[in-house]
Amino acid sequence: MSDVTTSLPADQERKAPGRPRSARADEAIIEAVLDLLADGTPAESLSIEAVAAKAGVGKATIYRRWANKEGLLVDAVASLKGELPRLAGESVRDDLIALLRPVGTPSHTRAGKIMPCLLSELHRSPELYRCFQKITEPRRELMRQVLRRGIDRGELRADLDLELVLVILVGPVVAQSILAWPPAVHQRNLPERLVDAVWPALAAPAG
Amino acid sequence: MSDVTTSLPADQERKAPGRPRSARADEAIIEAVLDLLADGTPAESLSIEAVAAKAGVGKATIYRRWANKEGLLVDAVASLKGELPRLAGESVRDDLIALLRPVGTPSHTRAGKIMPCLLSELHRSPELYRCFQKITEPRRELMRQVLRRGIDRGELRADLDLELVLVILVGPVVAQSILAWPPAVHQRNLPERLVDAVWPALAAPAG
Amino acid sequence: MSDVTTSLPADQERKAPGRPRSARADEAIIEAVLDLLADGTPAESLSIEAVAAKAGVGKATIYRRWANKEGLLVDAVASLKGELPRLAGESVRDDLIALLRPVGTPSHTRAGKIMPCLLSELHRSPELYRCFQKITEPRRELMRQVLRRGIDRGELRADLDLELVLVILVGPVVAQSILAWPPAVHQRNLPERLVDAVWPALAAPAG
Amino acid sequence: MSDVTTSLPADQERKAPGRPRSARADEAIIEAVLDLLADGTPAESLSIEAVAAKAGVGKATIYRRWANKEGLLVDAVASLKGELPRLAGESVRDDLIALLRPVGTPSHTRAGKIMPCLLSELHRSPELYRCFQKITEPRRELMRQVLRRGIDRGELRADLDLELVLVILVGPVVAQSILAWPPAVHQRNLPERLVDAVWPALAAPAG
DNA sequence: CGTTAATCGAGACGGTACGTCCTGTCTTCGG
DNA sequence: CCGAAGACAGGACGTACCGTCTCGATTAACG
Repeated sequence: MSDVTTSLPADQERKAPGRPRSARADEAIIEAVLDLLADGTPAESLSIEAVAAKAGVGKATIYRRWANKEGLLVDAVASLKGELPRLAGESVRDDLIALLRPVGTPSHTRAGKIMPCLLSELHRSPELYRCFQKITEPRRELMRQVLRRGIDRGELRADLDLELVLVILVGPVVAQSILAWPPAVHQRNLPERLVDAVWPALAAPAG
Repeated sequence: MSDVTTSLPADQERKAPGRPRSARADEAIIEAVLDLLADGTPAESLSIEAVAAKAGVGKATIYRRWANKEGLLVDAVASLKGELPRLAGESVRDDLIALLRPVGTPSHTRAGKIMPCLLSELHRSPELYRCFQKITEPRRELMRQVLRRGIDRGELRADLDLELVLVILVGPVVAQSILAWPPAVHQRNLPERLVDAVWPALAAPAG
Repeated sequence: MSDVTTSLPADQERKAPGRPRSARADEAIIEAVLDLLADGTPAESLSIEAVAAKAGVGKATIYRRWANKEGLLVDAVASLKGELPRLAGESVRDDLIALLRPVGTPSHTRAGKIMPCLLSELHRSPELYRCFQKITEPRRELMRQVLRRGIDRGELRADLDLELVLVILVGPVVAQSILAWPPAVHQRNLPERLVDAVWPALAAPAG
Repeated sequence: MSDVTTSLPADQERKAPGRPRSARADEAIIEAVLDLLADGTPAESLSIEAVAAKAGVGKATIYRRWANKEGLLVDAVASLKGELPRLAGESVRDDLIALLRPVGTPSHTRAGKIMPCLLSELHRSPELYRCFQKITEPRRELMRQVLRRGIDRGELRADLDLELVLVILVGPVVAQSILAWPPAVHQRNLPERLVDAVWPALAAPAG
């Protein structure tokens, strides 16, 4: 949470005096941010004034909740939930490819359009970075499980450094989505080719 | 070229009438941009007014040359020349590590400080992207040569897809510089660990 | 009023939503304009930026109230109140001279310094002209009263066209303040000589 | 003359070396100024750049001849010659009215359109003021001759202060052209009414 | 007859002010 | 006390002129 106002005390539900904050406003603001991002507004030039106008909300209502644009972005992004792909669970190779694919191929969902343009903002904001990590963690965890399963089955080397493998697999796909132009057009089948190419480094020695 | 005024016809050197544009101003502007970037100004919030002030130049002198901030950035970046590392040439492994290291560890040179914060802008601008590719091409070419040498010597597999290998090696390092926080602190020895980890996928089968 | 925003309906005092405009800002702006004018800034080259700086106000705060420099000038001038001279009331001739004198001899009051340099702007702006007329009307009205008193007493012709007489008396003094150089230096005693010279045209026939 | 370059030595006609200044440029510049003024450009906001463009001349060619806008205006105005009205010479009253009329009623000639809007600039510039006086002097002199003739014929008082009479007659007409809005619409027959009204102050005592 | 030197047009130069827009804060009202 | 509405001081935007300068090309008179 990057709310400006400190949270309520844990033990007792103290009711704040005066008019309670409108949940409708919260939603409307977050929705407005996501819509603007999805419409192509470059995250950095997202203007609070535009958000307020689109949400039908006063600017102060935004500043009362978030101290800066970063915080607003964080909470907006946090509300995105990327669904995880269903894994067949039969082949380690296929599961890895399935997990890598959506990272490299921007879907037509709103989340799919927003995430890539956030990559650019990560290095500016530890908050946003942590938030991004949190959102993508389930996908990474899933990948770890797939790898551990491969090790258990004897398909993969037992001495793999899982975190390093994640970097090796995810890194090229992420980098490609930044370094390629137009974004993510080259190498649509990159995940497949990537997994196959590094496979000898992952696979347990035959015999 | 991102000049506003269209170029001269190729066959004949027609001299434009009026006072020619000042080369000193060109330099001063580019230098000002680079200095501001190196001083930590986040590339997107680089203000033309600040550039003009730092360069000791009228705003119009900038707008006369570049139609927008992107063009100015492109030409500023284009003037950066990253020196290539000297390669020992003895070990393919060591050469690859040497080539990867400066990408991941921002040097104290101005170019070293500027390049990473440009990664964020690449996906917004095809021009800037092309410019970035052009600048980094020599380093990629060097890496290709190292790989080819390894193949010739029999150290590396003969059927390697060089471009794919570049993606596999460079991708994780670039991604790390974007996804890690604080930037490039984790994994200082990433290049070394990376090359060693994927080595089995590159090396020619023994015997 | 030369406000940009249209006025409220007459019958009902509808309160505008949002923060009301600051009266302090109004004052500060007007004061700044008058100070700058009195300091010798030639009314035409009065820069909004300078006004804003002197008033300690954002430029937008000025543009929110006035659409152009003319309107601002009008309202600034409108805030000037020229005090009327005390008339002895004994002699028509002396009273007329007293009323004409301050027009021709710029006093050291702020209003006295500002008014003459506005004459030049009048022919450009109907608004400013009307405003000027309104400010000077009390003095003209006083002059009419003096003339009527003279007629009633039998000192002046009964068939005088009062408005024409005003033009005859005020015109030369005003014209002199424009056409003479340095301004208003020639003919310091012009009002006296003027009244005496045209007196035969005003006075009732003897006997 | 308000030329920037100092004049030639008195005794000998030394010819300056180099290319002589183009008379065509002189004319074109003055013409451009007059055209712009006649087209309604408010004398103060007359931009040198516009003059240069309209005259088909480089800006430096203007600045080489005149140090400032005032000088340029002066020379432009100096090139205007107001033709004097033909006087019937029979009646002093009619001649005075004829001499006053064109001052108050802007003609459709270029000079007629330009002169009134210069009145506003006079108090800013001694040069321009002197130039204006010089141009209008012939008309004033003519008026003096008419008055002297009236005196000689016994129609007018012998003790008239001619200069004061000029002020009394011309002042109201000039003032009206500045203070009235729209300019010079009120009081089209002001000259006639004016002369008739002050006539008792001018006329020689009957008998 | 070629040199010399000030002119010409054009237009770039460092600046200043323009009028607009957005920022983050504040101040009013009605709910 | 929160809601919207919107004014506040500040500051960057991109444009238009300012008055100066620097080009290559003219255009005389001088040597």
